[in-house]
Amino acid sequence: MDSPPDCSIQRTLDLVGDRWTLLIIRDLFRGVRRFSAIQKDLGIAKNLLTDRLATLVDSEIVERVPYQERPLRYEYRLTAKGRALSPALVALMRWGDEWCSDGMAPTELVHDLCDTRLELQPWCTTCNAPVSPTHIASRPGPGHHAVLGASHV
Amino acid sequence: MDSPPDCSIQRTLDLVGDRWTLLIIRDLFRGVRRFSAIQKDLGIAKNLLTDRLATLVDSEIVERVPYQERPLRYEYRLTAKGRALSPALVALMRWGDEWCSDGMAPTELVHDLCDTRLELQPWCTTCNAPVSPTHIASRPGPGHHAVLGASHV
DNA sequence: GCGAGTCGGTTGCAAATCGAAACCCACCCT
DNA sequence: AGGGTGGGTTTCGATTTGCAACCGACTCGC
Repeated sequence: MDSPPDCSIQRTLDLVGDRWTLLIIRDLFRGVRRFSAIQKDLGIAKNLLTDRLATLVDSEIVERVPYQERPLRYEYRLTAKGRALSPALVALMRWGDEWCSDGMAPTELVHDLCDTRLELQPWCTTCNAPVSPTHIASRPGPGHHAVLGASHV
Repeated sequence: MDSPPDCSIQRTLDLVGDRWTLLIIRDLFRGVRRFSAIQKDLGIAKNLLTDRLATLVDSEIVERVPYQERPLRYEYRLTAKGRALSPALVALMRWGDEWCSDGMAPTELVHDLCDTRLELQPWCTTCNAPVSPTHIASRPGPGHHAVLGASHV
């Protein structure tokens, strides 16, 4: 009865849109990969962490790989699919820096060559140029089903 | 006793990181601005929508403006702070297009001048050039408190 | 001036989810 | 044998959710 939602944002949030999942993924990006390390870092309850990791493995965002045998122990690593969430995390982080920290960002992402704080820009690979918000349009894609009106802000 | 988290991603998710909030914001971007329209579009329970909109207004992501008097009725509009979430929503949408739709994106964002699908690139305003993931570094910002080890994927 | 409809909610309650703590088990170390 | 560690599972009370019913101000058709 449940069909997949007709909006990619919703599909994405169905996978990673709960209170903990994106924080877990952030930890994996930062190299915190073991069950107990993540659990301690986030303060998440163990049963929830078990559950979230299982669904992440299930949706192939994360894989569970042994880091030692005897005793057999596993750690969790981002797959390509998981690493592809990087721009989303960067965008959320930049927004928090800009709007939730009074100009006092706890950590900044910078361009290592010139030490400038990074912005995140929509980029047109054809024009090879950044695209301003006023030049963003939307159109039905190949998986389009229903028609929804669209409008600007 | 609760101090604000030391990570901008977490601060951001504290404001917009629940199952519904980003979907509400997406609707506002699309021009769906009235209580009943959002409620019907998302299928969210009315009490939750009331609650989410109130906290969004509270955190100044959204403002409540009258669109008619007699009877007095309000609609919800994104503030500058709310509109600044656009890159994050674009990033989440692009990820869903890429990884959750089998190449069948229901809707695509394109550059209106050349009709190319948009990518989201970290951009260096000093070099005026895109920054590849291998050239992203992080450093403590002005609001830095505690030291945490960082590492790569 | 009466009934029906619309909009933007509030209230009440059952069901699902969460959080904290206790427990578990295979293994290692000494 | 005893203690520690890693990665969990179980249990249970508290919180949050989803659904439906209700509400109040107002408009419209008649």
